[in-house]
Amino acid sequence: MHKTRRKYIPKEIEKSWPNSVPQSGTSMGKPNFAKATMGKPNSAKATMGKPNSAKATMGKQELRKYLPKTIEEKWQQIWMDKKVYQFKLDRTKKPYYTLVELPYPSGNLHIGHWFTFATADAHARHRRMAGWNVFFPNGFDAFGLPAENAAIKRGIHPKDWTMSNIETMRKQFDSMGSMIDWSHQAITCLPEYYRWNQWIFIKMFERGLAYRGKTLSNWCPSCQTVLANEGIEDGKCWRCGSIVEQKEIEQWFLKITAYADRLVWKQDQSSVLGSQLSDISQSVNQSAGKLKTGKPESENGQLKTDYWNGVDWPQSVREGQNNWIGRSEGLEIDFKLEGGDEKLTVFTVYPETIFGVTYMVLAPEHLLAKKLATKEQKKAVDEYIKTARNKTEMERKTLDKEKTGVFTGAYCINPVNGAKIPIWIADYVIATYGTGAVMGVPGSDDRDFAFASRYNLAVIRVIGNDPKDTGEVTKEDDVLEEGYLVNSGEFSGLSTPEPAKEKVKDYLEQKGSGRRIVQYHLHDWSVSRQRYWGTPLPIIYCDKCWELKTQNSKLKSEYGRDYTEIDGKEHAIIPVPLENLPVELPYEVDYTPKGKPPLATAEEWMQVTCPKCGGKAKRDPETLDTFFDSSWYFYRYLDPKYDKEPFNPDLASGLTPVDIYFGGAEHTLGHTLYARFFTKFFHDIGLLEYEEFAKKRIQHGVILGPDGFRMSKSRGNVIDPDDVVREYGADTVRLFLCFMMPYEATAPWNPAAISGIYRFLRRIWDLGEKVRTSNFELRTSDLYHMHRTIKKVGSDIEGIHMNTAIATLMEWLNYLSAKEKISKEEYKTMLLLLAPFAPHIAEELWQSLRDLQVHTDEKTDSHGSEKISSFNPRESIHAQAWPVYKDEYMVSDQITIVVQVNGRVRENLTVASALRDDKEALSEKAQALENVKKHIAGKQIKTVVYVPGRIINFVVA
RNA sequence: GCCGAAGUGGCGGAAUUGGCAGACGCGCUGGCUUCAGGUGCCAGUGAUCGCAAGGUUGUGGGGGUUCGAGUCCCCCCUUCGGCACCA
Repeated sequence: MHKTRRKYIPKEIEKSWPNSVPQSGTSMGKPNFAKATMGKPNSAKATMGKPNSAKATMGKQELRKYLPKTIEEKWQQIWMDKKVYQFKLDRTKKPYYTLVELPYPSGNLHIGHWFTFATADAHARHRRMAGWNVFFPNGFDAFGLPAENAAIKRGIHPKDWTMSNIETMRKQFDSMGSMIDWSHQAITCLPEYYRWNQWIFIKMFERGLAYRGKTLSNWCPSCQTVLANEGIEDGKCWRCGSIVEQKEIEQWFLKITAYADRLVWKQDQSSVLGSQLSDISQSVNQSAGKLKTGKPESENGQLKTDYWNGVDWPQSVREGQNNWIGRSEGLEIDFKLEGGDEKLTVFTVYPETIFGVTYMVLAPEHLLAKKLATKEQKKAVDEYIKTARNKTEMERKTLDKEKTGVFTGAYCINPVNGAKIPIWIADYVIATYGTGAVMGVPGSDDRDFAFASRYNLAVIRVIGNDPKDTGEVTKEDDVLEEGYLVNSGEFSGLSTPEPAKEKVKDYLEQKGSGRRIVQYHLHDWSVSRQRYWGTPLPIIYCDKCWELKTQNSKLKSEYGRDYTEIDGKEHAIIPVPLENLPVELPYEVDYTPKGKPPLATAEEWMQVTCPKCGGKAKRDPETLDTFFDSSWYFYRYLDPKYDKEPFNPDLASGLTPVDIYFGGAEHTLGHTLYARFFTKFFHDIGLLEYEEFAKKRIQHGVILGPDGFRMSKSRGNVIDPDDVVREYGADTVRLFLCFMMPYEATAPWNPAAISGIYRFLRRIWDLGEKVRTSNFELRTSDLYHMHRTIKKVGSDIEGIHMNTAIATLMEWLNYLSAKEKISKEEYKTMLLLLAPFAPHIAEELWQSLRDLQVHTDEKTDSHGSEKISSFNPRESIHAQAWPVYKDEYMVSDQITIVVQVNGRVRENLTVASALRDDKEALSEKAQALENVKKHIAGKQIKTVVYVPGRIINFVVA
C-alpha cells in the first residue's frame, strides 16, 4: 500500500450516504491503537475473519476497507430510489422472463430462499447485462392453512398475520440486493388477485371442467379438510402429520383427466434443430428485438436435441409426471357371465395372455360383486366386502402383503376358447382404475401367481422361453412375462410382446369382445377445502331454481349443469355472474375448526340473492385449494392490476412463456403439473397461443441443517440467513450459496468454507491497489486468461453452474494477484463478471473506479451525497454490457502436448502452437525426451497415436 | 417391486463429454510477518515406496471394449429422492 490516503473516519463516510447504518461493535468512534491490519478483528477468536463483527479501528487505518454492511445498505437504497431494476417494456429488446416459485409468507426468509434466489438473481443479472430485457417479478402465495393455524394458535387474524409476514419478508428480500422488480408483485390473498381465481373457476365450470362429485376422499381429522393425494406423505397429512382418514364427501373437482393425454411429455422431433444461438453473451446484438419463439435457446453452442413438448425440462420431472399420469394403452375385454347375457368387462395391457386366464377378480366395490355371489357363497362374500370397506386405503396398500380374496361362486366364459372361469373378489384390485375388474393370469404375472397359489387356482403356461416351452409353472421363478406364446391356440409361437399383442388385440376387436382403450392413473383434482383462509368458491346454491329446472325442461340449458343436496334438498348450482366478482372473503369469521367450513358460520355472508331467479339462495362455504392460486400467478405478474381478464393477453404474448423457471423438486407432481394444465386451459379459451408455460425448468436441491437433517424448528437446526448476513454481508452469503454446491445438490449447511468467499471478495477489493490508470499493453497470457474467464463464466451462468463460474473467477484472481500491476480493463472486467453474484461490492468498486477515471490525481474518496442524487441508473454496473470475449485471444502461442507410452503419461512437451499438427516433428521431439526414451528403450514402437494439440502416445511392445 | 439421480482426497466439489484425475474453496503442514494469538502473504498437501531423481497405485466392487476409461458396455453393492398391488 503505497498510496497516500485520506484517514479512515467512519462517521464522515456514513454521514455522506443516506441510510447507512453504523457498524456493529462497541468501539465505534474510539481510537484503537492496535496496529491496523487488513485482517481486522481485534481480539476474540470467535470473530476471526468475520467482517461485520469487527470493531472499527481508527488510527493508521487504510482508507478503503471492505465493510459490507455499509456499502450494501447504501446501494440497496440507491438502486431502489433510482429504480435501477424496474422493468420497462421495450420492443427493441428481447424480453426474458425469469421466474422463481413464489414464496409462502411463513414469516421469515430462510436459507433455502436465499439459495434459490441467489442463483436465479445471478442468472437474471447476467442475462440483463447480456442485453436481454429481463422481467424478474415476485409475489406471495398468501392463502393457506399455516396462516389459519397460526391465527388460531395466537389469536391473530390470518390476514393480519400474512400481511405482516409479507412486509417482513419483503425487507429481507431487499437485504439480498436482488434485482426483483416488486412493482409487479402479486399477493394471492387479495381480492384483486383471487377475483381471477373465481373467474377461472367459473370458466372451467362453464366448460364442464369444474364439477361437483362425491368420492371417498382423504380427510385430515386435525386440519378438518380434504387433502389431495399429493398432500399425503406416508399416510399422514403433509402439514400437521395426522393420520389421514377416508371419508365420503361431496366436493369440487377439476377435470384434469380431460387433459391427461396433452399433459403427457412426448419427445419433440420438430425442434431437434433448435435455435441457432451459439452463446448468449455473444449473440446479444443479433437476437435483440426478435420475438419469442417458444423454443429454448441452446447452451454453450451445442444444439439440444432433447426437447419434449417443445421445451427443456428435466428428465426427472418429465418421467415423474408421465408415471403419475400413468397412461397405458390396453384392451377392454368382455367375458360373458355363465348362464346369462350379462358380461364382465376387464381392462388389461396384456391381452396376449388371454389363453392363460384361470380366474377373474373384482374389486370389493365393483357393482357386480354382491350380485354375482351364489347362495352358498353369499355369506362369505358379504363378510369379505364388509371387512374390506372398513380397511382404510393405507391398510389395504401397506398391510396387505398377503393377498386375500373370496370366491363368488359364479363363472364367466373366456371368449377365445370358451373356458369356464371362476370369479373372485379381492381387495388388491382397485375399484377406480380400469373397470375395477382384472383377469388373473397366474402363468405370466407374479401377483396373480401368488394369488392363485394361495387359493389353489389353476395355472396355465402361456408364455415360454421358446415356442416349445410348455413346462408347467410351479413356482414363482417359472413365471415369464415375455418370450413366446404357448398353449394359445392359433397364436402359439408368436413372440411377445410383439407381434403377439397386436395380433390378439386385432382378433378380439374383430370378434367384438374387445376394444382398444387408453387408461390413466391420474385422478381428477379435488379443489375444495373446508377452510377459511382461501378463495371463496364463486358458486350459489338455489333450491328454487332446481325446482324450476326440473319442472320446465326448456329452461334446462340456462342453469348449471348439475345440482347438489343441502340438508336433504336439491339445489341448482349457479355460478356467480362474472360482473359480481369478486366474492370477497369476509373478514369477521369464526375460523376455529368445527367440522364444517368456517364460512358456513358466517350466516349473513351465506345468504345471497339468486342471480337467476332472484330468490333466496346460499353461497358455497368452501374455499379453493391454494394450488389453484399458484397455477397461474406468473401470468398475473405481467400486470397485477389488470381488470378485464386474469391477465393481459397482449403482455402475455410479448413476455411469456416464462423463459426459465426455478423451483423445488417437491413440486414435480403437484404445482408444475397443475400450472401446465391451467396453461392448456387458457390456450383452449383463447387467452394463450402456446401450451407449455415455461421453456426451461431448473430444480434446486435442499440445504439441510448442519446435522444433515431437513431444517425444522422442532429439531432446532434452522439456519437464519439474517444472522449469516449480519456477520459477512449479503454479497458473501450470495456468493457462498452459489459456490457451495451445484444447484441441484442436496447437502448440509456447512459454513466452514464461507471465510474463503469473504477472503475472495476482500482480495478483489484490495486488487484495486494494483490498477494502473494509464493503460498498458496486455501480454498474450493476460489476454488469454481474461478472455477465457469471460467465456467460461458466461457459459457457466447460462448452464446454472454457478459454483464453477465462481471457481473460474477465483482462478483468474489468483493469476491477477500474482502480477505486479493490472490494467484497468482487467479490473473492470473482473468487476463486471463479479456483478451478477456480488452486486453491492461490484457496484461500489465500479463507481470508485469511475471516479478514479475522472479525477486521476484526486487523493480523496470522492463519493459525496451530491453524487448520489445525481446518480444515473445507466451508470450502474448492473446496466453495463457483459464483456465480450474473443476467440483469437484464447489461442496461446505455446501448446503443451502430453507424451504417453502405452497410455501412461511420461512427459510434457511444450512446443510452438504452429507445430500442433505436425505428427512427425512432434514424434521425433518426444522420443528425444529422456523420460520417454527410458520407457521405449529396447522395445519396438508399434503405433503412434496422435491427437492434434493434445496427446502423442507411443504404443510399444 | 418400479422409476429417477448419484457414489471421486480429511470435507464441499471440478474434469472442455474417451485424452495429464482431484480445478476452485475449506481444512491440514511448513515458512515469512507478529511481543503474542489471529489476520495477511509464500510454499506444500490422494495413497504408497524412496534421501532424492523417480516409481507404483488410485474415481463403490468385479468383468469387458480401447493406444488410452471417472467418462462407454455387462453384472453386482450402497445412498438419496419419487411412486408403490395401475392389471
